[in-house]
Amino acid sequence: MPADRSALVRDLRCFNRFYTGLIGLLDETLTHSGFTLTEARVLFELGGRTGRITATPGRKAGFLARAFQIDFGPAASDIAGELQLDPAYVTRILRKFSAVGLTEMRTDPGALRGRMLSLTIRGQAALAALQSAADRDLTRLTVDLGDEEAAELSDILARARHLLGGAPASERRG
Amino acid sequence: MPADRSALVRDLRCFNRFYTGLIGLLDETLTHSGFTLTEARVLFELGGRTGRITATPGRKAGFLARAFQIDFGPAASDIAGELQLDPAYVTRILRKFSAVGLTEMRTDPGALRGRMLSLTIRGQAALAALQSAADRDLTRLTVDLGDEEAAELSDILARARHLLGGAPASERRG
DNA sequence: AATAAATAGTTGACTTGGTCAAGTTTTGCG
DNA sequence: CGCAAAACTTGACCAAGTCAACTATTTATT
Repeated sequence: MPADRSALVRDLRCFNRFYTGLIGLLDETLTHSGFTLTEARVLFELGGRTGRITATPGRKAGFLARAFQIDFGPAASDIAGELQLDPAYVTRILRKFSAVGLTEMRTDPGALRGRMLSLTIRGQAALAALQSAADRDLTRLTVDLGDEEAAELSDILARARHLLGGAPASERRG
Repeated sequence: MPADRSALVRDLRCFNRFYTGLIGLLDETLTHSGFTLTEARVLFELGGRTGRITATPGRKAGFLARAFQIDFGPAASDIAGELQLDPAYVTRILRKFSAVGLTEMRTDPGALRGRMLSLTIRGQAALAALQSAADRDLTRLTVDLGDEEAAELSDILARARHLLGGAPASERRG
């Protein structure tokens, strides 16, 4: 018989309410950047993934990429999968990005198959701007904290994430 | 000169990503209830507020309510204000609720001015159902935790909320 | 009590983020 | 090659949310 978790549930719900509001606040600045929340997320994903060396087996990797275990940037489907988005929607977003010159597709026929996405310089700049805006918000949110409190908060968050099943204890933060 | 918070910001962002996903998961069940997220929130607000004795001065309280310091349930504008919603949208939601018999307006001319909202029995039932669904989710989320871990999580969350400026240290949890 | 000023509520028209279903293209492989 | 599967695209569509203009209700003023 499972233990009584009603107190925890209550606290969780309370935290939820609080954090939802917080996220809303944070998102606000993001939205003011001219990107949709989803677009922003796609941009992040695009940026965070370009040029990794972590080819995921089973995915749509060509012989070259597979042979060398290299990921030449995410395919649209990767993003859709990761972010739980409708492929159709992703297509449109990517199209929009491409239209304003934020992304480009590797179509070099000699080197690889097409369809791998990467940020252009402009795209990287946009991402950086977005990131720094987000950073500014988060910094302001925690500016009143002392060093110890800051450290405590970091620990707490990691711990909470872990307890909530978000990360196997060992996973790197970031 | 403010201390370097980059590590904290990174961790915060990481937690953010995680928790956004979590909320999304939780919201899912809520959405499957036939209510919009916003509708659900309105319902919660409606339920949490009915029959308080905390008339807010400056609000649209009639002479009776003001005289007796009684709040006969929120007005539409209260909800709109609290939840940061467009009045027009609130109107529609309330209308919908009213149409399916979840809410009623006190229009007893003898007793009070109209326009005060309250849940019908059915409304209360719907709210209860919603709440228990949410509870179930949260419970399942934490079912693997031992008693100590559960207690720890409660503490952690409260502490995090406090550190993030969510609650003046003394505020009770719940 | 009459009326002006303010606030609350309502309406319709509209925008837009996002979904669905039905194609078309690419890719992987025998 | 040629076929099956997966990825991508398209257009039609939907519903949540916004805007602006209007009506009704309350409160204040005299």
